Order: sequence, then C-alpha cells, then structure tokens
Amino acid sequence: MYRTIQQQLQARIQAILQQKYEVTLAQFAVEQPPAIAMGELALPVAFELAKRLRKAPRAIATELAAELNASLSELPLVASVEIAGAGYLNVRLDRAAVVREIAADRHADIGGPGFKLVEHTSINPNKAAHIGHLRNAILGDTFQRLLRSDAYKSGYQVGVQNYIDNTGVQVADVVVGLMHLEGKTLAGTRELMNDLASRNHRIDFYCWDLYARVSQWYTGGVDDATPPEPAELARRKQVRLDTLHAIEHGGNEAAEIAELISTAIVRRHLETMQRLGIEYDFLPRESEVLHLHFWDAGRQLMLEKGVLYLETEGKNKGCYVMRRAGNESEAPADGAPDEDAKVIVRSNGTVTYVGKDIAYHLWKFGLLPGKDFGYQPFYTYADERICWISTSGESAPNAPTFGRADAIYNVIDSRQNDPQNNVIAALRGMGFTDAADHYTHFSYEMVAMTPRCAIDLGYQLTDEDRQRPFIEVSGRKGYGVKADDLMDKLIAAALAEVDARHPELPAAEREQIARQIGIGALRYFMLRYTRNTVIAFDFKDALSFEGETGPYVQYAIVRAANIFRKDGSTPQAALQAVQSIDLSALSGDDGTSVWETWLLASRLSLLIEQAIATAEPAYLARYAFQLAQQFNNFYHKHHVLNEQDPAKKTLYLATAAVAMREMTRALAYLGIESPPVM
RNA sequence: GGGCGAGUAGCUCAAUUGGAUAGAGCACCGGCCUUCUAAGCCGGGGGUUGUGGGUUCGAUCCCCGCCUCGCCCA
Repeated sequence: MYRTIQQQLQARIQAILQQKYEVTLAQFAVEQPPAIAMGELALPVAFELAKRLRKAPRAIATELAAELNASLSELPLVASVEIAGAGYLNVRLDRAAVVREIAADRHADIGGPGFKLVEHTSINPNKAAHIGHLRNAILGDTFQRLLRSDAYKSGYQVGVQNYIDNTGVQVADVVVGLMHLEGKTLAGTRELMNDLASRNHRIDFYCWDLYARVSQWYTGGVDDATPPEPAELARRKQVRLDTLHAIEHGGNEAAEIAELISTAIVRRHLETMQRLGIEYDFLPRESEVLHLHFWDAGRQLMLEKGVLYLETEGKNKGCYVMRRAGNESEAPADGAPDEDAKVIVRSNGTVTYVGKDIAYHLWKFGLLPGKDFGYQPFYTYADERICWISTSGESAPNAPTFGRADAIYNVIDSRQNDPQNNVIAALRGMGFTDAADHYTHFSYEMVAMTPRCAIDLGYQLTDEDRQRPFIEVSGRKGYGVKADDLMDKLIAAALAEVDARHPELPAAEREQIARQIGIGALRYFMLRYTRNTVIAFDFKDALSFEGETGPYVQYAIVRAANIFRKDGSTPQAALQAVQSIDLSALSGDDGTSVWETWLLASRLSLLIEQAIATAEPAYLARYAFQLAQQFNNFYHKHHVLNEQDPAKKTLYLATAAVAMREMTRALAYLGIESPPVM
C-alpha cells in the first residue's frame, strides 16, 4: 500500500510541475521522515528543482504545498502537506483510511511479461556442497521467489537452472582418485557406491576426502612415505590430463566412471538443496554443450558478426581472439596486434572456457541458431514438479524448453567477474545489445571461515593464515564446512530447544518444527549480508537463534498466532472488522505505535520491488526483521486480550493480524517457513 | 603491474543509492516473567564513517591523491 501511495504522490507532483513550471523530472525520491511525528512521507523534490528554477528550495516547497493542499481530493489517502526543514514537503496520511486499505490487502502489483532465467548453485559434481554453495543457492532461490508469480503478485515467468560442469577438471580429479589411487574399475566404482548406500554413507562426502587426497597426490602429498621424484610428479600430471581428455571425448571407462559418479553426486546435491526448500527446473550439463557442438554454432555466429578474428601477429599468433570490453575504439589502428585481446580458441585448436560460455549464453537468449538441448526428466519433487536434465539424445515427449529468455540472472561469485564481463562484452559486440542489457551477473562475495573456525575443525593453519581476517574454503585442501553437516547441527540445536519447551508434542512434530527453525536460521544467516560482503563464517554466529535471525521473526509470528488461538477468533475476522469500527484510537501517542506497525507492514511490495531492482535479497531479510521488531514492540506495549475498549481491542487484533500476514509473506519469499509453535 | 571490491561503535553488519539527530545485532552493565510464550521487552555506555583535498543547499555515499586488506588477471 505504501508503494501505491508513493505512486499516487509522484503522479500528482508530476502533473503540478508540468502545469505550473512546465518541467518534468524523470525520477524523484519519496522518502520517509526521520520521525513519524513529522508525517509518513517526505519529498525532497524542491531541492532538486532549486537549480533548474533558480529559486530557493523553501519557496518552491511553499508553492508546491499550496498546490497539493488545494487538490487533496485527488489524493484520497493524504490528510495534509506541510513544509519542513530547508524545503522538505512532509505528507501526513489519513490513518483510518489507509488502515482500511491495508486491511483489505490492497497493494501495488509487481510483474510483467517475459521469461526470466535464474541460474544458481552450479556446484562441481565431484564433492559435497559446502557453506559457499549454500550462499549461492539461497541467494538464487530467494531471488527466484521474488520474481515468480504467486498469490501476492503477478510476477514473471521464471525458469531455474543449475549448470552442471560434469566434464571439468574437478570431476576428472575424482576419477583419477578412483582409478589410480584406489585402483577401481567401472564395476569397482559401482560396488563402492552400493556399499556406501547400504551403510547409509554419502557418496559426496566420500568424494570430498578423495578429492583432497588427489590434489595432494599431484603435488606429492601425505600418501607418500618419501617425496616422489620430479619424473613421478610429471607422470601424475599427465594422468590427470589424459583422464580429462578421455572424459571430454566420451566412450571409455574414465568417461563412464565420471558419468556415474557425477550423476550420483548431482542427485545428492539436489537432496541437500531440497532440505532447504530449493528446487530446480533444469540441469544443463557441460557434456551436452560439448557433444551437441554448441561452440561450433557459436564460433560461426561470432565470425559472421566480426567479433572473433584470427590473430596473425604477436604473442597470440594463431589464436582466435576477441577484443576486450571497452577496447573497440582502440582497435589496432596501425595494424599492430591487440595484445590485450581475449583468446577464445587457442593456437592448438582447443576452445577456452569463455568460448563455450559465450555459446551457452547465446542459447539462453535463444540466439544460437539450430541448437537446443534434449530434455529428459531427472528428479521429481514432492509437488510433482519435475527437474529436467540435458541429453544429447531425443527429448521426452512432454519436455519444455528453457532457452529464449528475455532476461537472465547468473548467481556466480565475484571471482568470476572477468569471465562474466567477457561474455557480456561478446554479446554486445555481436550486436545483441538487448541481451547484453538483460544479462545480470548476480555477483556476491565468498563465504570464508574465521581462522578460529578453521582451527576448531582441525585444519592445520600456517602462522600467516592465523593472522588473516578469514580463511578461504578450499575443496582442494578439504577445508570447509559441509552444507549437510551444518544443517544437521542447526536442526539438532533447534530440537534441543523445542524438546525443552514443548515436551507435550509428538516427536515427529517437534522434529518438523526444529527443521523449520534450523533451516530458517540458516537461510536468514546467508541472506542478511549484502552481496558484496565477505561472510567470515563462525559457528557461534550461524547457530544463534537470538537477535537478528530467522527464528526471531518466526517467534514473532508464533506470538501473534497465539493471540488468536487464546481469543478464539481469526485474523481474517479481525481484518474484516476494521472496515466498520471507529479508528480514532490510531491517533495520539498510544495510537502512533499501532499506526507505525501498519505503516511498516504496508511496505512489503515496495521492498520486493527494490530487492528485484537491485538484485539484493538482503533488503527483504532486513525488512522482515524490522517488522518483527516493530511487532514485538507493539506486543509489549499493548496487551491485546486485556483491552477493555471493544474498538481498541478490535484494532489491536487487526494489528496483530496484519503484522502476522506480512511477516509470514516476507519469510516465504526468503524461503523460510513459519512454525505453528516454538 | 592492471582490473574489481572493501575500510563505519570492542566484534559482525546496515544506512531507502546524495537527504533531516549515521542505525541494528552480538558482547558488556542495569531493570522486566502470577498477563497474549523471556528464542522476548525497556534503559545505559560506546563514532573525527582509514586519511588528505575537491564538487554543492547538503557527502558514509560522487571525483582526485595516499594508506591498508581481499579477490581476479598477467
């Protein structure tokens, strides 16, 4: 509702500016005054106009206030407009009228046409998911929820992809471990998987350790009694390279083991993410990008569009290269080679990662001629939703397609800034400016560990590392907190609390509530930081259920629900009743704290809009906390069930109802469930 | 060496993208459970926003220099 009022004010002011001064402002801010006593909305528009009109801000504000006050009939929810400070226009709302609008759940809509593709998670399928992957998946999943159409907003059509690099060097390393460290064949690998499954062990955990061992084996690590000879190290490097090439080509034992193991781990990743309420629509795989020859079509198109050319001189002689972003104007005027150009195809004919990525992104926008994946069902969720996977064979009859997006969001950490910019530059260079403009690298900083946390986990740190602000998670070293381990810990901690508080509940119910709380804490923890903040992970912070956490908000909802349970009434009835009672209790000191709760509760659509526009889910997380704080404030100030004045009691009940409604919604966008009791 | 990001309370982070008195959580100190759940609430201390300049009605935010840290590239 707050958004609607902002829009109405903006429209009205635009009309006045046009009519009175013949100026139009493309955009101007509508803020909130520092204190509610000064009104509900503040317009600094007079400052903006001071330069253009060569007039003092306060004089302009005076004229605008007069115009606005004279036409209040156009703004049914505004009570008055006054001038404050050096030229602010402060707007007071008709509290009763606004409350009735909010109670009736009238709010601005969000959404529009178009298909938006969100890609997130994209974990190398060679080891267990860790806390860094959790941040990625939780950010992506939350953003997807903000975009998608639902009961609250029209939203957009959304597809969620999880890219699987199943032919990369990381998978090859695990295959090297299985074949050369453990001497396993394809049959032996099958046996291992069956054995792990029968003992309820996780294959991704097994590979976590194996991957760390292989990484050390390459550099002559712990498995050797004496350091290996240089010739032996060279042989190991060659084994790695040969395995990688074998997997890329396919049709051999290494490739089959890679397929077997990576698919099993992908399945495990889906299970891990499902615990967090995260689901996917499609898993495009690197193997299909290769086997379906996406790059051939991409290269053809790049050559036609003139962004790819054969370098004939200098250090990149014999390579196909692309000029770097921003260098178009500095093209080699004197015919000298552009040494700064990005190599796309090496002189030996192999394609770089960026090259494959350009082709893949052309496909995402439906710009790759004649190429599409085959689609087969891979995983079915509880609600019958199907997760599809790419295949180079025939598609299943009822398969959807996922290319042809109007906008894409790639949730990838900030270390991939350069490669992502290269892809965008390629699209722009090819003349696909619309695609380039709608390509969002949803960049975020990594999750690291505090040195303290790493030591607690038993990792050997150098003295230098101990002095660092944080230690990077490293699959290669085996450093990191596994996603499933962390969830287990959080749920166990929550269960201990629930057991103590609600021994009367059946065990299954207590476990369900503990799961909701543990996951709520985790998702909130990953969302409360803005994207370009490095999270230095520590168990103490992550395991907290107090203060600015998910459980704090969940608890506020439970408190609100308890009011209705004890009262024997429903939130719906309370909101309905607001339409017909006297709302004079909204004014005065007492009423103001009630009114502030309504006002804050009415901002959800505004916050969703901002979170989408800035690709910053943290704004919504913060909002959920602030609303819960505001509600707790109200809860302690006004004892609802003891209220003797019937009109006041009805208003208070409705206040609890509206806060509960919006907190529950906000949490749902964050992917956090609201437990019935806690 | 080049590119990107960051530096705000003891600690971890915000600041509606240039607005009014820079706000939260944690930690610390003090108070509040016979009331709708204390996973909560109230109060307190704690700041030259790394540093030096500039832009303007107004700068934590924008521009330039310097210092420190992280990441990426070579």
